[in-house]
Amino acid sequence: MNKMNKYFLSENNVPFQDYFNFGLSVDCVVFGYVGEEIKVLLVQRDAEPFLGNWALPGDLVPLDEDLADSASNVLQNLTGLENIFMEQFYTFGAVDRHPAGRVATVGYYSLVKSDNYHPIASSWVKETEWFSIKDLPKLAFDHDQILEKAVSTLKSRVKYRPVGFELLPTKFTLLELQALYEALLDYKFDKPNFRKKILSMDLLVQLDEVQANVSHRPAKLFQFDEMRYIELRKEGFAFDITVKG
Amino acid sequence: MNKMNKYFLSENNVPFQDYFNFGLSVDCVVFGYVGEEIKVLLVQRDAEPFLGNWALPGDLVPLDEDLADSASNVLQNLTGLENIFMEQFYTFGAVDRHPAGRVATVGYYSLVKSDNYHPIASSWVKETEWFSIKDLPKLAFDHDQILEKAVSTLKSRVKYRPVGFELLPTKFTLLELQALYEALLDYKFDKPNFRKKILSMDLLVQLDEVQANVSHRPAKLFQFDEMRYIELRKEGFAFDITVKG
DNA sequence: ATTACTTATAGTATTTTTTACTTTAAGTTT
DNA sequence: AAACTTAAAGTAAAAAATACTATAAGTAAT
Repeated sequence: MNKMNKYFLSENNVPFQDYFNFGLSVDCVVFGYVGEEIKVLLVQRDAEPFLGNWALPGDLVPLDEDLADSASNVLQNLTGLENIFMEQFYTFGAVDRHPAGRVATVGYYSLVKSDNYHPIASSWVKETEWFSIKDLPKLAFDHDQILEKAVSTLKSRVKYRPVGFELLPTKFTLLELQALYEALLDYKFDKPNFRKKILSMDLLVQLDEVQANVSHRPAKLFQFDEMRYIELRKEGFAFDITVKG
Repeated sequence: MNKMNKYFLSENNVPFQDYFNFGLSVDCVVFGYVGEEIKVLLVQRDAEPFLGNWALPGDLVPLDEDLADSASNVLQNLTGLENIFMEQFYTFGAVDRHPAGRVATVGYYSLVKSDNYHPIASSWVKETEWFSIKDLPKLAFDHDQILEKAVSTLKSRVKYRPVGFELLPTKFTLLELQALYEALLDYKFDKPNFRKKILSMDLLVQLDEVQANVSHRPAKLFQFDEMRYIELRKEGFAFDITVKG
């Protein structure tokens, strides 16, 4: 690190190097949707500090790794999945948030389809488990706070971006979509009107397939059309499923 | 920092201390509104690197200072203002973004009322100046990218939160408010309809005062009612001035 | 097979909101 | 007092959201 000191000096008589003792970490909030409930993937720590406690999957960022790369690397190490929707939501930097030193952590969240997701416990993780966001254990570090922020971010973003589809299987029925949005927004929709609203957006492709193994009239299956969404956005379309207070 | 090493070891044979050589900085994007244009406050650097270049006001975070405190401290040092709306928007962590070492930076933005704002150049700043966001110089570091993200964040948040009022003087006319939103959203509103929409939200208090020194019928002055907004939010009210594509 | 039952899906009518536009009011300047 | 400028209120048409009804298409039991 001999490129330090070449440039500027601190104004407070603090030696320049003293500013370079931060640790930087990423914490990933992985959301899933199972059994009509929004779930989050937690890991049980097999290392100090907070040994045995549940925590968000996260780790320190190596000095030579980009932040965004680090987030997907951590997630991949823990889940084996690549190329999934992943977004930064907030950075936490309280002085005493980490017992091993001054560590600022950058929060990322991702939405995964439960039909092709299988978590794998990595080296310092004892176990992984999906928890309903309505029934969470006490978490290590300030992860309660981080998770809470992730949930509120998700709940507000989901109104203005079609991210909800990321949580469903590739093929889904309109009622499944409705149930997901009802879980996300904590609001009951009218079935025919929800159908109309979604279909009028012209974001779904109707498949030549229907539900299987149901003891009633099977519903048609749909698929989200990402390309169509990108096209519509260029034309000024704004996804919106805001609900009245 | 002898509380390090007490706990866990890296999994990649990287010594634990090597994770603790990050610098952390904050960069502030201060928005103002002058002459019907959205402006941003930039500072001219009087230190290496990028000596003489325009940059966002920002600085390294001391190891014993909370992140959020640091943001307002930097802003206060540069502007003399306290207690203004300030919000984190994104963290930038590319490996080579800073020539003096590995520095991740957390972006904050604030909206200031031009009628009571007077920037003061601090120690390592040669000059400060308001630039229209439509006519910006090339900035130091990756500050172009940070500023661009701040602008897009502002433009999207302004639709769903009544933050626009922060940019206006305490007392303003409805046409001034309209002009501000037109600048922010790049959209022309119909005057009577904009009035109706805003007034129907019940967020403004009409004062017993009118415009002074205008050569036409003076408009009534209004004031944003923060308390009323907090109350309405509890009842489920959602601020929204989305415009059609 | 026929009937009962369940859920999907289409349709309709009412209400509310948005939009586009017109009119009137209230001040200043000549 | 007349002309001018902008504020502010009003109105009618169009569009969207909402609440509700009816029909269709399947499964399961009789």
